[in-house]
Amino acid sequence: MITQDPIAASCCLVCFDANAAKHYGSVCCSGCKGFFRRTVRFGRKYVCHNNNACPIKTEYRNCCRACRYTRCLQAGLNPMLVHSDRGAINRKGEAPKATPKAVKTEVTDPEDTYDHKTHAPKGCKEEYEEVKSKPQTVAHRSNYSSFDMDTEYEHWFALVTNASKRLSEANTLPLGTLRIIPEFDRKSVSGVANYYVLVDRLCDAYYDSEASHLLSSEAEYTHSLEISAESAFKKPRAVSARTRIDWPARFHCNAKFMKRVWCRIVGIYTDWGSHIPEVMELDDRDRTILFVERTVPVVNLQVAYKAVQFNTPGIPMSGGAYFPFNSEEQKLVDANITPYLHRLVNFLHNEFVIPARELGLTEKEFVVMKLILFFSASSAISPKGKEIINRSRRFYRNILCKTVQEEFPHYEIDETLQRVAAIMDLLPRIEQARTIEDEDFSVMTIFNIGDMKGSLTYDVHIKKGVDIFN
Amino acid sequence: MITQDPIAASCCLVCFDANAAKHYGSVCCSGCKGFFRRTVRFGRKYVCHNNNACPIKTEYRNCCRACRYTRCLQAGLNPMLVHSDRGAINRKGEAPKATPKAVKTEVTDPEDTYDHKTHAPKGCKEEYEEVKSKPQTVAHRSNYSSFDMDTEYEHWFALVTNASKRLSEANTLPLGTLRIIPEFDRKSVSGVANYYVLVDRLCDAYYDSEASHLLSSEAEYTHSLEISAESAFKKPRAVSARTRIDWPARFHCNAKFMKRVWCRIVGIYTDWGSHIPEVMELDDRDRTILFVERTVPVVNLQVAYKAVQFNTPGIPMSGGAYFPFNSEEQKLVDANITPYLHRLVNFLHNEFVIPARELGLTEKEFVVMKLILFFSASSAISPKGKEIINRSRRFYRNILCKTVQEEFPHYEIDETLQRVAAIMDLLPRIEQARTIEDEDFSVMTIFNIGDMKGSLTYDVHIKKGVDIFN
DNA sequence: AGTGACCTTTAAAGGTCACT
DNA sequence: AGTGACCTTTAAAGGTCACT
Repeated sequence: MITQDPIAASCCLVCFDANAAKHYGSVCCSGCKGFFRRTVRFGRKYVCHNNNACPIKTEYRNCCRACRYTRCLQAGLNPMLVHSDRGAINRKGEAPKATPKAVKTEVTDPEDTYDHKTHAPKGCKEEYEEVKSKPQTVAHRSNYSSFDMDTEYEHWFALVTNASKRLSEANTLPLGTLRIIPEFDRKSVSGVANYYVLVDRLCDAYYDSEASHLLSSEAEYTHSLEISAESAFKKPRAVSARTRIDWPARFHCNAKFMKRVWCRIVGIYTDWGSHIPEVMELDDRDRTILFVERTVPVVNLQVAYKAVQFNTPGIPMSGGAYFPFNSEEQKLVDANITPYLHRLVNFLHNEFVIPARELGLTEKEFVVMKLILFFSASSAISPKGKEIINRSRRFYRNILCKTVQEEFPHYEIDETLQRVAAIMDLLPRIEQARTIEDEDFSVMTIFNIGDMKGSLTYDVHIKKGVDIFN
Repeated sequence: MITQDPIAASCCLVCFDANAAKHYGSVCCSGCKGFFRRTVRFGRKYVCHNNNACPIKTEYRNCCRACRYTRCLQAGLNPMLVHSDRGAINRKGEAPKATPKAVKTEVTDPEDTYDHKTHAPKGCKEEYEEVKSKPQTVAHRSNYSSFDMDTEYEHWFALVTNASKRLSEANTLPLGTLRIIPEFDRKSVSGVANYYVLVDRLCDAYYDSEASHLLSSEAEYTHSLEISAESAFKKPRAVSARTRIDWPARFHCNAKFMKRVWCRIVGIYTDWGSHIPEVMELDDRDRTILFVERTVPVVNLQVAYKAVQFNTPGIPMSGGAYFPFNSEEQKLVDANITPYLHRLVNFLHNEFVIPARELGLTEKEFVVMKLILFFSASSAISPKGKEIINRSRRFYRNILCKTVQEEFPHYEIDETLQRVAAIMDLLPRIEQARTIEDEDFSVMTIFNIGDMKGSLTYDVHIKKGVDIFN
């Protein structure tokens, strides 16, 4: 995979054990590694008797296997990377697709299977604080002429730590409430960037529905487009159940999948957005407008980056489906949707995927870039909201500059400047792609192609956040 | 472009050699693997002398290294996956190989293939010799993107000096033929930036008609919208006589002025474009498509910058007319055009004028920024044209980085980075403004509001360069 | 000096078995 | 039976050197 390890110095992201290494696409200790492999391999399913709220710490990580497994997924451990067995090695082009089977075996009585030792939680012993971390210190330069970064860090951190509480009260966006993201440096670029790397991994790994959003029946996979924009971004489950997102590309998208992938991707977009602390500063109306208005650009950036990350032969559309880049291959795709997707896909390929591959765009750079793209004030936003949005955009722009410096410390200043400019130069293309997508998706929405007719697609692709409250 | 599933592919995706395996995120043979690693590791630059069009096949994959490397990138080989040397262990104590700056790669003639005129690299720095601290991992250099600026300067200068001659022969774009722009440094950032500052000043100052494009009669001020896009950008005088442009804002625009200011501004846009040497590299068709497609963004950037430059109370529309920013003042404007201009003007005010004023955007920064905005390849452009456009965009992006460094030599690196990012961050807003303008100007075009109906407005605002030849 | 068939090393999989 | 410290295997890096 493309990522150089962004969190190499950190402890086990599941249980905070200090002896952690890279496993299954994330960082964990050998205990959690073995536990995760066995669980996936043997298809075990666990039930928590404590409301799925057991704290998982090194000393008592074995208290609850249900919660431990949930945390593994939340930490970004990827079941796809657990191979079924050694024999699956491909000799001649055979892909070793270790498809994670639906985990159905129930361990109905966990009390019998494991002797729960009484672990007295010793409060918050910060043993994992002693992780050997590189003496490589982040330079805190507070002498910006225009922007007080120290104040901004402080503000951002306060927002992050308050966000989950507020979300919890609202009881609408649970992903933010789970406090899954481990501690990070309070005032550092890598603290901010790592936070969003983890947010992305969490959103990708998390699922609470065993259904497949492509293949399950309507009854099994609950989703809908007939919902107001306001409700949709407050209660994303109404738009789409949280099925496995499954980005890697394996087969062509077709008309039957369109509505389903659209719903699922908007769902994951909402989950991502619920982790951005500045969003909580906005009032309800501004928040909804911003979410609606930025759906198309952010989602396009997301899927285009997944094509870079997984080196797929087309734009991945979740659930294993994709729309190919190759024009010959495009002729094989369902002719009902090709006219509405090929312009967008070709544009994203030429204007984002190819340059981003050449650039070697890193995961950290991507997550920060996504935030810059997101924070864009339309005319419908209130003056106060515009202020928050502009401040946030500037904050993440500065984080991007520093992320590039940290990721490429050996660069000459010229190289650093060029890289920052090259990354920023990807953003206008995403806005251009938006015009293409809106043109084509409006037609799908109006004529119900791919079952795309719905008030939510109407708000996103036609009204674009302008008059959604009228 | 090779877009097959790399896992399924059996042969080298670069040269089609049968012995291929997974390397650097794609599939290639050991030869291409080694070639790719050496190229990335040592930061080699190649120049193709065959128009970047050499076919790469197994038997003659060594014919052109420039094209071979391009194909490596196209096949999806990822430079990020080329790591550093293994701890820089030297068994023989041999001095590290000097890094060649640019390797001229030659040609299709196989006899020339290995005839390297080995000029001793004069300014060759032995940076890699000094391994300061052994245990510290030496981060790899990803030179994939460092751009050979020397070659680019040379190329650009040759184009500039040739351009006026060619323009003169065609006798269509006289501004470029007057040789008004004085000599400039051949190989310097300020040479390039100064050239474009002078181009802008020339275009603003030049006039060959004593008429006023707002107040003269139809007979005095010759202009027309009934002209094909192809002719319009070849013979701008047919669109608008070169009256005094007169940017400073003195009175409100009204419906009677709309067609006239539109024509005049498109005229000055064409004059500006005729000075860009890379445009002359494009074939006729690509040039026309590019001009049509980029009219709206470039013109919006232009008028928004004029508001910054002259600190006007609205967007200046030439001839002394403007559309105000202030919402109360907007109520005083001709109600026939306000609905089609206020959204655009408000957006440009908030998203460009205010931030650019805060930033203190300089004239040099602006002229270079305009070039980055201009060079954007749509799907209708030929592959060769796309290459020219992408190369130019990268060139001017680098010029922007250096311009900021030269304009603000006292800046800390952090400040320089932030400024470059902030300037680049204005570009997405111009693309967003485009959507607004096209929506509103289409309506004016179709319903002939402000006398805007015409084949040229139709091509620019509705067809947008996509099907202008049909 | 550059190439590429062939070899060595490493990161991250899979597997084992004394322990609970 | 499950755990996890420790071990083995493998895919894909890096490195070498006869050859042009």
